[in-house]
Amino acid sequence: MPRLSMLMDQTSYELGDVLTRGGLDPDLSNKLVEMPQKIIDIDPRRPFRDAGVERDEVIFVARGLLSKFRTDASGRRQIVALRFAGEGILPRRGEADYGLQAIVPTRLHVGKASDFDPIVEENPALQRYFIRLIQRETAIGYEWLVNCGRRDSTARVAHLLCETAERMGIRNGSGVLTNPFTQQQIADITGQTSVNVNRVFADLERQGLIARKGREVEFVDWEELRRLASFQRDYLRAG
Amino acid sequence: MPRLSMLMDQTSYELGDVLTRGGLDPDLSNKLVEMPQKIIDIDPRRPFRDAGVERDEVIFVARGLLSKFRTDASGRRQIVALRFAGEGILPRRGEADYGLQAIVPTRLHVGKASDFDPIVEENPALQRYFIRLIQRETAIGYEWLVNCGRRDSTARVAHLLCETAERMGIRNGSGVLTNPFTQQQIADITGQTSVNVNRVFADLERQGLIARKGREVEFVDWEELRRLASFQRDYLRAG
DNA sequence: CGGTTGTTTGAACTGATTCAATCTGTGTGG
DNA sequence: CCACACAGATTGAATCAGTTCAAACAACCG
Repeated sequence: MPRLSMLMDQTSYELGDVLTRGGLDPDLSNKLVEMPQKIIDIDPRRPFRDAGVERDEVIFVARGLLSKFRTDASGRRQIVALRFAGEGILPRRGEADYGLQAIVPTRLHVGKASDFDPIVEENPALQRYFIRLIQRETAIGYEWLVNCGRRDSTARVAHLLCETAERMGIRNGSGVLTNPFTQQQIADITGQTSVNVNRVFADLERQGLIARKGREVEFVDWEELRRLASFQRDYLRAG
Repeated sequence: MPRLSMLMDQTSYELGDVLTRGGLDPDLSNKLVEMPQKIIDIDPRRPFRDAGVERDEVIFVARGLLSKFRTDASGRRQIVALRFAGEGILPRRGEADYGLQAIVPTRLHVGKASDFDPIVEENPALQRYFIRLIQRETAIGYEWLVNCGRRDSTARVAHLLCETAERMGIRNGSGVLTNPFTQQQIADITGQTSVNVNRVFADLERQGLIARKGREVEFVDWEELRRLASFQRDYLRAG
């Protein structure tokens, strides 16, 4: 067996694995993994797709973390959504109004809409799966809106920490979160400046809610952090 | 013909009409209108559906304006989405995390998911229609996130005015917008206080961008208002 | 080692909130 | 037709959360 093919098998296995762990039936996950697709590794901070371009492709995140972002007229950036491993971006007719950029080194599987659409059309179970995913993403979007619109800067950062921990598989704040974000990126998600994010972090640590070692965040008082952020994990369940 | 039935025909026609005007094929629109459904008139400001309740129903707005809102732990309210006439809310498996409330007197058509789902399943064209609608709603959500996260209070209010005008069928600011919102509701959408919304309105008027007579808003300088809000109408196109 | 990226801190500033009072328009009952 | 109630709009003054600007510091990497 040639090496490249072996590599393909391994990497396909990786995506199939995160998809099933995300609750997708292994048979259905296989259908997606067997679809023709390019495997692309991208670096953080380097634009991967720009806004204003047709996006007739499916993207799955096999590992790493991908962000959707918009840039305002005045150049200020807002991250509007995140895709963790196992999550993806569905094809879109017409220009997308957001760009894509990795937060950490990320591996993507990129397939054509023309290959993807028929597979979904043939499998009602897949349809239901994606509908539930979309509803989950919508719920997360609403949560972010509440975050930016109605919570103070401390709660916003705390909420993002809770959500990130949860989405990265840390249950009830047990263990240590390897925070994938720079403070600038947290600012771009929570609608603040990096300077203030820094102060909030220092505050949270001073209050004994978290402890930091470099990028590692330990949840010293998860319950209190949750309360402060008014974080209810329910919205992260799919459908 | 008994009167009630005549009334039903008229009101059904009303929904069919707004759906086709929204770009849905008349045949498909008929399929939706013929589905068993209750017609409900609701008053503004009175809660219609609460958060945390299963929502296995389709809702279409025949006339008026409906809002999805969330209430934070501290009691502050954030409106996370709007549904104008012709728009709707798809059934959702599991509890919804938002409540529903009308902004103005509103007529809804409420159908059961068990009636709705098969109709959509049988009609791929309807499926595509709803997918495009969902993508549009997502794009609007992203825009609101940029609004709350990255624009100053003036731009936020100006942007909402532009979007509302556009969604209510006022092209390029020609004519007069009967602003459906109270200043408190605008605050709940844009993440501010009603006091500040009031000041922003006064500012916009003083700058000669709008003129007000009660709830009526006239766009005196649409182009400048658009620029100030960095409003690009593209995101409102469906798919 | 120098270059780059990210974090931390301080001081001055400002946009928006908060609290409170007043004003305006509309609908209701006498 | 007036008196009254009520919701919403408007205004002022004090306060504060978060920004801005600027500089220093730390970590990483080829």
